[in-house]
Amino acid sequence: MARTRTLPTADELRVWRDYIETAEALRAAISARLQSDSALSPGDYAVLLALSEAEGHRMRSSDLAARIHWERSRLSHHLGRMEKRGLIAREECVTDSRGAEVVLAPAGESAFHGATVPHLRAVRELFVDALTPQQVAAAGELVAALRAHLAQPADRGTE
Amino acid sequence: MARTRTLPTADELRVWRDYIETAEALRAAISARLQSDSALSPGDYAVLLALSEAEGHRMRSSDLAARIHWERSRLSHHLGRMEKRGLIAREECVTDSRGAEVVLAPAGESAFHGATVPHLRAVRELFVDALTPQQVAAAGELVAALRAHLAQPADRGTE
DNA sequence: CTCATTTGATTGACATGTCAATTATGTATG
DNA sequence: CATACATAATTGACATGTCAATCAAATGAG
Repeated sequence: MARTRTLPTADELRVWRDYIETAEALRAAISARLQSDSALSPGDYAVLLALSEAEGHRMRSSDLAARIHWERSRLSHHLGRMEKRGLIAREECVTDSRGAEVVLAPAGESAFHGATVPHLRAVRELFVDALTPQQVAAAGELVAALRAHLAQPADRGTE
Repeated sequence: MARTRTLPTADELRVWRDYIETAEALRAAISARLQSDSALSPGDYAVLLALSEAEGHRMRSSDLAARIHWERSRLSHHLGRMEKRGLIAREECVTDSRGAEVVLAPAGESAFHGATVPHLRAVRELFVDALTPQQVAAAGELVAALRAHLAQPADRGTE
């Protein structure tokens, strides 16, 4: 029953496009700042942040992937590039010979420390400063709603 | 003078990360639907949409790039791939021999027509349906504020 | 007209992301 | 133990994105 609901209105569609385009523009702007301030990509930063917060500055590859919401293959490729630059190192895992442990290398640690304050400043300037405190709170609720909806088993066809 | 303002609070930072991650997750979900429904990528869709709305289904390459907010080099590469698939064609420009005109090819038109309803449905299911009408309106204001702030000459250092 | 500069567009090199194998190891079951 | 299956991670092929040349045609100053 419940026939297919209507398609988005023109207004809804405009909000959707603005939403996606703005997020994309913000991502690009933050990424450019990070790059020029510290020669790190957003991906590098995410990996280094997770490792910095990890017990002993090391983490199982799969756990790291889950932590930053990446596919394992994507992480593998990225770690390969980061390893070549000396930012991280990979070690065999003692408890599971299939596994790998990713370890924060000294160069990675110092790059991350140099990047963090400029990065946080960029987030403040480009995101927080653009909004009133009420809007920041509203944004939090908004993304929570979107995320909750996304997490549901996408009901295609049987609604 | 106005000394450097404080860095984002933990709450603000969490909202920022959720915002970016959610936008990214949504983009991926919409992209997956588009791909499986129509074998078009979001990039393909953006190009085809712009051409469909254009006078005579054709557009100068630079105008197209501006319309969809892409760098020209990115567009060049993408058009090359789309041309190989027969979705668009490139013709020389009569008024400016340097220029190129991008033309919607029949295959591109039919692919676009097949994609648009499923795509709009996906936008409704994944975005609009997740929010109350009030939240959609709030989202519109939010991105407008972010966008307006982004458009300002990024005041680095001299604030 | 001529030469330097700007503009429209493409190209090549490379970073990043996705998907479908592949490899090797762990686990469970008869 | 032996076979089947699941799991951890990597790999290769390819699509996409960015950046810095490159190239040719238009423009503009002398």
